[in-house]
Amino acid sequence: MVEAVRKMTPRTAERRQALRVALIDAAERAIAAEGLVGLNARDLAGEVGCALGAIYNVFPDLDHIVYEVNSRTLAAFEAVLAARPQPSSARRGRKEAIADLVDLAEAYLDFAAANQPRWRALFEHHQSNPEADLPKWYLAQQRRMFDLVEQPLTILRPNLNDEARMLFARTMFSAVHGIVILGLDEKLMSLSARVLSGQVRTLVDTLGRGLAARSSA
Amino acid sequence: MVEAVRKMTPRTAERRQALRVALIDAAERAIAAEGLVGLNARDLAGEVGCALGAIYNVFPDLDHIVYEVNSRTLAAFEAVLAARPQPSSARRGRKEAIADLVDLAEAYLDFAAANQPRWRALFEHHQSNPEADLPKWYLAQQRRMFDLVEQPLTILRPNLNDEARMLFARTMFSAVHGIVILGLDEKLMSLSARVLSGQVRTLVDTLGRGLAARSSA
DNA sequence: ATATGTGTTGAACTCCGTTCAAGACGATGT
DNA sequence: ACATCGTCTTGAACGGAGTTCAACACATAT
Repeated sequence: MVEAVRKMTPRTAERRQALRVALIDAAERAIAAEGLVGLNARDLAGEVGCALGAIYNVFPDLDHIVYEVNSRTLAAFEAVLAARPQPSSARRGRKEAIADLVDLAEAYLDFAAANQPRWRALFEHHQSNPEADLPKWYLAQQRRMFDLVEQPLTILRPNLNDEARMLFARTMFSAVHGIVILGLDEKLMSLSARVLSGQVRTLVDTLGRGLAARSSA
Repeated sequence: MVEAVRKMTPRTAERRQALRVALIDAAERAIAAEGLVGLNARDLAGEVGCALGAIYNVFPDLDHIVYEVNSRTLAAFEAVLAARPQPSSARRGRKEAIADLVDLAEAYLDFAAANQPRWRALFEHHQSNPEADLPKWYLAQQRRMFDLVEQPLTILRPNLNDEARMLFARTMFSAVHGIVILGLDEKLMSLSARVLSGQVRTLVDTLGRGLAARSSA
């Protein structure tokens, strides 16, 4: 597959596209149910009723199906974020900016908790060929998420230049991510959703206050 | 294996113990070189010069070898932390407490960066049987690491009760972990060690200031 | 020396992702 | 309608993984 545009009758192109979607659908269900380990070429083929080899007519390997599922997960998260009541464009103070950041972080936790296997797949998936780099649309989706964090930061630290602000946005994102991923792992701690939520709130709120203290110093 | 204490001549017990150690050694080398994917039963047996099945005389499965390697990694990190110049028990202010936390976080980053595959194995390893819970000595090692974070926190927020302080220590740990693990992944960002170090410093310093702001409010 | 039961062995089993020779199929010319 | 030909699809087969277990080797006690 990924062959240079060859003569392919519209009929077959249609079938292949339908197979692509069916495979991604089935993979999404498998991952949602059992995580990455629940994804398996033979079961996938059985689920969509195609031949084992047919998968490889449409995707170069299973990794690329995981990318597609992960993309859907990110898109679903973006949709949730977009559906939130947006902070009005009116003048807003630091207090509101901190509240925005806390809300953002809680939305992150909530989504991760509500979609655990899908969410973990985002970070557990390591491509088998480390040379190949990530699809561009994948990176673009990630970037859009950071943008949402940067907006409240502009209010908290208006004098920060773009690069520093972006870096701090990533820092905050990573920090929240750390709490969420370790919390869901129950690897370093087994905590209820309520306690996790408290952790995230405390972290972001404390960071917000620290930022304010910095900028006024 | 794990059979109830049976008649086993001292000679054989000795051989088995030597095999155990040799296997852990070889597994550690494999993981250090190529990460978890570099661990492989047949290569392991070849490396230590034992039969393939001999591994399963001494460990129930490969997962348990990974646990042993991970334990060594944690022990090595503990040793690094213990070797640092200890904060004197003399009266110390908030400034010093924040500096302690920053140092701790940087030690975390440094060790993770210097031992990437070993470190990632700590968090990538998901036991194949999700029912079985983690070995107790494993959890004890993790707990000792949190204790180190709690000490400076006692200075920053003396009025916090034990539970709240422990929780915040875990929160800080997780936040730093998030930056380190995503940074090493180069999944959400590909950053140099210098930038990563800056991120960790900023995070912990900002958290420290935020804590101070809270306690005085 | 022989017998006895424990310890060790590696071929074999199952399951995995991936490939590719063989066959099925669809478009086209007559 | 039929034959032709190039493309697409198929699933048995391949190589490599973790794990098992019947067969064998061995140490010990008699």
